[in-house]
Amino acid sequence: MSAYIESPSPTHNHDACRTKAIQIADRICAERGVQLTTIRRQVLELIWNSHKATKAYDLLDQMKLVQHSAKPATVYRALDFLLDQGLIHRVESLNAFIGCTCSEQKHEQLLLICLQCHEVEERPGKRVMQAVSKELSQAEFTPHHKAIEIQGICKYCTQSEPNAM
Amino acid sequence: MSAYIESPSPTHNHDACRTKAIQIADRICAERGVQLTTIRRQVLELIWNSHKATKAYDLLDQMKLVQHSAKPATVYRALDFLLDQGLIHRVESLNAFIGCTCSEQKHEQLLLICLQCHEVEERPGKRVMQAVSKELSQAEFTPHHKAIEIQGICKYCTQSEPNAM
DNA sequence: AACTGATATGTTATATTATAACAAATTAGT
DNA sequence: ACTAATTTGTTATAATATAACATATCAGTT
Ligand SMILES: [Zn+2]
Ligand SMILES: [Zn+2]
Ligand SMILES: [Zn+2]
Ligand SMILES: [Zn+2]
Repeated sequence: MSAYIESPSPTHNHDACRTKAIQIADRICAERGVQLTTIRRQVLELIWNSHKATKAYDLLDQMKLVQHSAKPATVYRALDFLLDQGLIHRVESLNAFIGCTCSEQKHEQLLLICLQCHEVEERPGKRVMQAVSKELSQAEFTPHHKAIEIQGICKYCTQSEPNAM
Repeated sequence: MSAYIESPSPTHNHDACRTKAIQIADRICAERGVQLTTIRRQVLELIWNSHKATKAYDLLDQMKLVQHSAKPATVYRALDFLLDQGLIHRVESLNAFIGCTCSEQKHEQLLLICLQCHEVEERPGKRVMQAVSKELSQAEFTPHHKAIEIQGICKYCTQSEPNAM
């Protein structure tokens, strides 16, 4: 376990990554006495197919393949559940969703969104959050929810890009 | 001129506020040799009717009152122009738009969005931005665009709320 | 096992947000 | 006046999201 979360490298073992995420979700839901139903689980698995943010209607298209009756509400209700349980995050600037690895505790995060490979890295960004808290108390503002999203080019794309284009 | 931007108080002279914003926009566009056409100006004025974030289709409804031919594209094109010129900001978490007072220079900002009165305060948040920059260089991430949006309760609503609800 | 209330899903319809594509009009510079 | 570039008009449609109500399933109790 490193000091801070690594961005998912292009060569990491993502099968293990996804499997672990689902296992954690199973455990969390059991502990909380909430139901990770088949539909909710399927949506979570689809989201975890990559570290790219997934759009609701892309999820719907994929759901339809295994669940002919799937409708927008099917997906959006599953997403609401997963959001409530902190198992996924909504990427506001993309209208899309990513899986969360640190669902155990309530937390805040920075999202680094790569414009090249479209992967999204979630980072706790403790220092940033401290600075935000300071700013908010100066402003006498009581926070309920924070969305901190940075779009740009990730380290792997920076390394491999010079020749591209 | 205070050290940091004041959140727009419920009692501030907003007519002056809006007038000044439009004047600045006029000047900026003139300097840059871009056209603040009637439509674009109208959209900007409508956005500046308050410090609440305004939705594109609310703008459209209002535009239709004075410009019968207004269509979605009418509004979205004006919004694109105003965004390009930095005269407005998009609030990602609301799919809505607010006027910007510091359009002269390219800048980054925190948006404090009040869930009670729906006003949006823009703050430079220098310390926050410094912390973000540090975090990004740690992550070896090259930023192109930053969206930092905090939803919560503003100071005026905190003061007046205790009796409400 | 049947009953019951709560939770989850099915289904239809519609609301909201945003863009594409092409034609016509206007503007700025010559 | 001519021309190229920019802006606007117009139609159509794509993409994102929610409302409302019926039905089904689940968990706990009798
Ligand atoms: Zn992975
Ligand atoms: Zn997370
Ligand atoms: Zn004002
Ligand atoms: Zn601004």
